[in-house]
Amino acid sequence: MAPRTTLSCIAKELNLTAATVSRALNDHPKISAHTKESVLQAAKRMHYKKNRIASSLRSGKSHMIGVIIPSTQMNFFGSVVHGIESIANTRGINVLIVQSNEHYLQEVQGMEALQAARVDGILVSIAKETVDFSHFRDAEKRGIPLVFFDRSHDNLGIPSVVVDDYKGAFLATENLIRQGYRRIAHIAGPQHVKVCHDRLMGYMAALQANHLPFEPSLVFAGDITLEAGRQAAGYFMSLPHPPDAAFAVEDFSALGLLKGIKEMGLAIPGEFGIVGFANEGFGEHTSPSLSSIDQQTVLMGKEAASLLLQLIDEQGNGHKASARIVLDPLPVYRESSGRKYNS
Amino acid sequence: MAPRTTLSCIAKELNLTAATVSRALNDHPKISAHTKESVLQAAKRMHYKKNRIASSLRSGKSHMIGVIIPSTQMNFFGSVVHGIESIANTRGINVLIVQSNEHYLQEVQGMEALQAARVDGILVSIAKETVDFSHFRDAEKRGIPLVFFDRSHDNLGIPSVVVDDYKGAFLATENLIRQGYRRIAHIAGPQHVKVCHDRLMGYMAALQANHLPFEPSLVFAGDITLEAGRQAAGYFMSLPHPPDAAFAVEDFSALGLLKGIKEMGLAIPGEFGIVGFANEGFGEHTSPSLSSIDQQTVLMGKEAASLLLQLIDEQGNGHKASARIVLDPLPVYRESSGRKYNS
DNA sequence: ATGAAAGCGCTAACAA
DNA sequence: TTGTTAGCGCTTTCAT
Repeated sequence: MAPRTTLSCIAKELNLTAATVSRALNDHPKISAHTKESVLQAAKRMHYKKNRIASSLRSGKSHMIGVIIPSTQMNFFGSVVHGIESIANTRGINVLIVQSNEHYLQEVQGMEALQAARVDGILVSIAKETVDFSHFRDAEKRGIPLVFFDRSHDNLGIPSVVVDDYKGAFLATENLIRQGYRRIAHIAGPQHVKVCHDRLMGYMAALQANHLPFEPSLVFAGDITLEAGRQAAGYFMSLPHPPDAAFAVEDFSALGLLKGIKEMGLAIPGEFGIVGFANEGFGEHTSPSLSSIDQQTVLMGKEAASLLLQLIDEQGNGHKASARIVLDPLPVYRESSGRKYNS
Repeated sequence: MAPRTTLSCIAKELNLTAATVSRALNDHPKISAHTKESVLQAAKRMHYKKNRIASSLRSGKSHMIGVIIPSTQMNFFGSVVHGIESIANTRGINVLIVQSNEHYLQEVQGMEALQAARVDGILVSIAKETVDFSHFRDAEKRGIPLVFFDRSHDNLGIPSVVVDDYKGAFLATENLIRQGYRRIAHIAGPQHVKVCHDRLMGYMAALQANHLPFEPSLVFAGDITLEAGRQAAGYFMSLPHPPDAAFAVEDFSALGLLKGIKEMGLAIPGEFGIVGFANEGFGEHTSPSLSSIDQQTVLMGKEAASLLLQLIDEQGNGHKASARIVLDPLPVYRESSGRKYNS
C-alpha cells in the first residue's frame, strides 16, 4: 500500500517538471546529459516504476500482445509460446495468453477479451472447430495487427508463420517407403483445417513420386486425437488387404494408432511402421519410440512474434505487408518407422 | 483504424453526459430504468467497448492477474493455468502468464514485469532454483496480493493452494509395499523445495508405519528431471543389495528410472516397481504405464484463482487472511507398480 | 436522477 | 533545453 512514486514526485524533488522528467526517462534527444543523469538517479533512489497504464492511455499502445492457442496440453504450443515470450521480453512487451480449447466460441470470446485488454496485436493459431473467420476480419478492420502461426488460413490476407506441412508429410511418407513399407495408409485430420489438408496432399504426392498407387480406402478420415488413432487401427486391420504402415496427421493420433496396433499383437516397426507429426514430448518415451516431424516450435514462436512486432511498428505506414514465413520441417526418425534397422 | 466509440460519443448521441452513460453502463442504482435502456441500446448499436486502460487508470484496478509458472513443458502447469483461466474468465479478468524456466533470475524479472503491467495480484509456483524470497516479500509490501500454488514456501505468511504432498508420498510408498515390494528406494528432489522435502518425509513415514527399515543409501539425491531418474537407475542397481522398487519425487524422474531399469533388462513391475508423482500426460503412454499421484490440477488452479480474487476484493479491509488450502492427492495406479496383478 | 468538474499518470504539441 | 498546457477515456465526488 505504499504510495507509488510518480513523475511529479520526482519533478518536485528536483525542481523540474513532470514533462522533463518523462523526457529524461525516455531518453529524449534534447535533454541535457546532466539532467538525465540526475533524473535517473532520483528515479532509482525513489524506486520509480513507470505506470504503464497511464502511459498506455496516453500513447495508445498497451505494450501487450495477445496469443490465442488451441490448448496448453499439447506441448507443441507451450514451446511456441516460449519462443514468443523470448522475443517479447527483450522489448518489454507482455504476453496475454488465451486458450480456445479448439472451440470456435472460446476463440471468438478470446479475441474479444484481448481487444478489450487493448493489446497492440494478436498471434493466433486457429481452433479446429473454426470455419467462420469473421472475428479475425473484424479485428483487422479495427486496425489490430494479426499474425497466424501453425494453424493459418489463406484468403484472409493475414500474415502467417507456418511449417511446410506438405513437405513434412512428403518426407514422412517417403521415409516409410524407403524403409520398405509398401501399403502406406494415412490418418487424415479435418480437411477444413489447412495443415491437415496440406499433409494429406503431401502424403499423396509422396506415393505418386514413388510410383505407389493412391488408394482412397487407405485414408482414414480421423482427427488429431488419440481416440481417432485407435479407431484407425481397428479400421485398417479390418480391411481385406490391410496396410503395413501409416503416416498420421499428428502425434496424438499416431499414438492412438501405435497403441491400437500393439494391442492387436503386431510388431512395430517389424510388421507395421508409423510416423506422426509435431514431435510432441511423449514421442521419445513411447515404446517403440515414435517417429515424427518436428515443426521448429521455438523458432516459429520467435518468427511470429518478430513479424507481429514489426507490423505493430509499421502501423500507419499503409504497408499492409502480407508476409508468409514457411519453416522447414525437420524429420525425427525413431523406432516406430525403422524397419530396416530394427527387425 | 476505425475511431473507437467512447462514452462521450454515446452521451452526445443521447443528449446526456459521459458520467450518466458511465453510470448506466455500470448499473448504478440511481439511474432511471429508461435511461439505462436507451444507453444500453445505443452502446450496442455503436459497438461500444469500454476502454479498460482508461478505466484502470482511474479505478486503480487493471483487471489483470499474473501467473508465474516454472515451465509450460510440464503439462501439470498447463492444466493449473486452465483452472485459473476458467475462474478469471467468468469475472472478466485477464491472465498474464510468465515462465521462470525454473530460474531465480527469470522469476524475479517475471515479478517485476507483472508489477510493471500493474496486475491486481499474482499467482506463483516457485522456481526450483529459488532460495531467496525477498522478491515476494517486496511485492507483498507494495500491497500486491500473492498466492502460491503447488510450489509454496512457509514462513512468508503468503496464502497457498497445494496438494498434500506428504500424504501423496505416503500413499505411493504404501502402494508399493502392499504390492509386495520390500526394499523401496526413493528418488528425492532438491530438499529446499518444499514439495520435495514433504514427499521424502511421506516416504519415510510410510516405511515406518509398515515396519520397514529406512535405509539412507536407498535415497538417491536426485532432481525432477528425466536425467536424474536415469542416474538413479544406475545408482540403485550398483548397490550391493539393490532395491526392488522406487517412489520417485516426480514423474519425469520416474520416467528416467523406468527407462533405465528397462534398459538394464529388469521386468517392470515384475522385478521392479515404480510410482511417480504429478500424473503427467505421458504416464498413460509409457510401457509399462506409470503409476502416479494426481494433484487435482484444474481444481488447484480454480482454488488458487478464487483465493486470489477474494484477496483482491478484500484489499484494504485489513484482513490479511493467510489461508492455506490443501487438496487431497489422488493415486492413479497403473502397470508400473502392479506386481500383484501383472506378473 | 442527472450534470459539472476534477483527476488518475503520463506524453506531446506548443511556447519560451 | 525546459516549462506550460492540454488531454487520452473513464470514474467519482459534489452539486443540482
